[in-house]
Amino acid sequence: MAKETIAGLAKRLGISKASVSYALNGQPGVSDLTRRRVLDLAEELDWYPSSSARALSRSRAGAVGMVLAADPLLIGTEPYHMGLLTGIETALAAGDTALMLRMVGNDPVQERATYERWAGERKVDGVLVFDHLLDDPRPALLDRLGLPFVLHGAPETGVPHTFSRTTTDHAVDATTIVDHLHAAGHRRIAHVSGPHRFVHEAERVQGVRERAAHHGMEVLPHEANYALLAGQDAVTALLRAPEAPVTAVVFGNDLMAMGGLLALRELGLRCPDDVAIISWDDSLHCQLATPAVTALSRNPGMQGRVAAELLLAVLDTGAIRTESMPRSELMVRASTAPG
Amino acid sequence: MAKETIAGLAKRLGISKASVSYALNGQPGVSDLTRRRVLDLAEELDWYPSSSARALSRSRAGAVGMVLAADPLLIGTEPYHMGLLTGIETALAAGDTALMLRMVGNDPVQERATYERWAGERKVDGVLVFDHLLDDPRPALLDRLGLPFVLHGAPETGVPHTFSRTTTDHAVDATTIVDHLHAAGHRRIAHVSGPHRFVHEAERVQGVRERAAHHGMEVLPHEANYALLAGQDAVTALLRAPEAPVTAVVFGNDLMAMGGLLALRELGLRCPDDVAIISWDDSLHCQLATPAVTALSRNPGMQGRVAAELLLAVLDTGAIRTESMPRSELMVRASTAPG
DNA sequence: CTGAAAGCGCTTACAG
DNA sequence: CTGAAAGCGCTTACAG
Repeated sequence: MAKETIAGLAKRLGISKASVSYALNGQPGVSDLTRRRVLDLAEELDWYPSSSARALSRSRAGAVGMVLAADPLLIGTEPYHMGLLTGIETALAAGDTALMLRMVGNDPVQERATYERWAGERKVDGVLVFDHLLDDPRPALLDRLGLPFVLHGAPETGVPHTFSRTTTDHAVDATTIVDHLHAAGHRRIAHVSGPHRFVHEAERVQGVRERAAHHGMEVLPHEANYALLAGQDAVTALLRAPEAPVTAVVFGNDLMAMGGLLALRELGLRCPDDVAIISWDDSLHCQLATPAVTALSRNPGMQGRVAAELLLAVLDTGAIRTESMPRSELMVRASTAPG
Repeated sequence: MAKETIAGLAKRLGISKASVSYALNGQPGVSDLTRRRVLDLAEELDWYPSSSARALSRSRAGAVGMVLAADPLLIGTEPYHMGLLTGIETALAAGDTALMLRMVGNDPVQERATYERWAGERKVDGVLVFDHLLDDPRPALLDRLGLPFVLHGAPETGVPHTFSRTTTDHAVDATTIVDHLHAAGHRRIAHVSGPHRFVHEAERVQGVRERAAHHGMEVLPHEANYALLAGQDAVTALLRAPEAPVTAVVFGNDLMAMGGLLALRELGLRCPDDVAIISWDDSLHCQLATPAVTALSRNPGMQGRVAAELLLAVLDTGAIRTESMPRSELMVRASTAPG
């Protein structure tokens, strides 16, 4: 069977292509009866308009893009990304928009090349961008390319918003975490963060420092890279240090927290009796660990949904908007239970 | 700046659109000099041909689709899917093909509706299909739709191959697992599998049964649904049973194995001393558990790559091909260490 | 409310 | 090797 086209439908019904098009797209310009006949026939033939023809004549791709630029090793093990992706896809499906996915290891150059190409080819109508960087070149690039975007997880601080974004108040999260540790009696803690080039990590570091200062607590910062091994090494280094050891460690993600737990075990230290630990990301790993690890649940699925819905709205209206993420929730578990 | 088009490039260079097109696509019909000038100008202008115009005139979308039809709860926690996705995307990127991703909960009807729509809209040139089912309606549907596909993870048994697929020899995997347990002295084991409507689960169940029979071992089969809780319930039910308890349990995935471990702990049974456990899927969960869980590593990244490359080849040649998956590897850990 | 026609931006026979 | 033209399958002013 040859592929049916809009011309074929028009001929079968004895009307013009224009009428078929109007009927299909809910446009005025056709009688209700005609519209019904068109829709019924399309249904009966299992026919859908060609997406490329439609994209070409409308100058809209009907798809948005997303570049996952993360270490392939991390991406498989960190459940955060899959949750985010699920939320995004759910929102896009509801908005009848396709998701184009590209994975490019941890390579900023390839990420930018992908945007240039997508923009040039008019392959997507907009993109979702992750992990705001210090001096992030991407907003300017995307503006120059004329490619609409939403930056997910930008800080809440008062930079003028020249682009659309979702924000998280990391100071609030830091307060939640530090207050919890303070209440449990900790006065000297370590903070094993992700790379400071991520704006959200810089904000977290500052948030932890300030809130700790507020309580008169001391903080040892330690920059790491989100890998299990990095968390392990950090704890080994921190607790070997000559100064008085810390009694609690905050980890920037669940993998590093797992690494930290392993390191404590190797060092012969008990958790939480000797050292308490807490993760800035919740996951099944935290729940299954022994002891189960207290974690800040950020609900990646919801975050993805909000970001995708914002992008759809931006594409629809052309407006620049900011959307705040829902508040995180601290899941208190054994790893910080009062000894 | 108005979007540049092929007509614009032609005018700038004083040649015809056809020459520009030939030059861009590496077709014969232009002098080397002309080709160089075209490519240089495109590079200089950061120009790429419109994907929708190209798709329309070539009648090829330049994209393949993938419907992830799994429980959203599982998908976030099971690392298998993300690994698969990474492998697929890597291969597609190398083949200059875009990936269209759709997630549809555990809903076969929505999955099929997505294929019908993609085929009708000519949105993708082919699809990757997962989890072969008993009496799977999808191959016939896709054939009827004229949508090329690769079925990933079909059984190796000698059904005539009327479509392209990647196969895994589950009998070999079953042998690996059962032999390992037999060597450790187990004579009565349980097999907590995923749903038997999945062909690969049916094959695994049969494989385990046959290999166990070969060794004169006894197997208690137990069908479950891949969830943590299912593994937990299965172990609780199995070890409460009046008959002589089993000394080892084989789980269909890592989550159920984790659930099983929790159940053992609740029952006051030691692993591996009282009951050994083994997972049919490896992951960080298995590595981090206490005790670490012996698991069959299936290398999802490699599987994804092979499947995607096969699909690209199928699209290219139109041939029907079968590709075998590389052999799985047993990661022996403490959960089956001889007591 | 309906029809004939131009246009979206490419590719590809076909003549020269 | 190059150019003029038709065609891919839609959408959308514009006349009637």
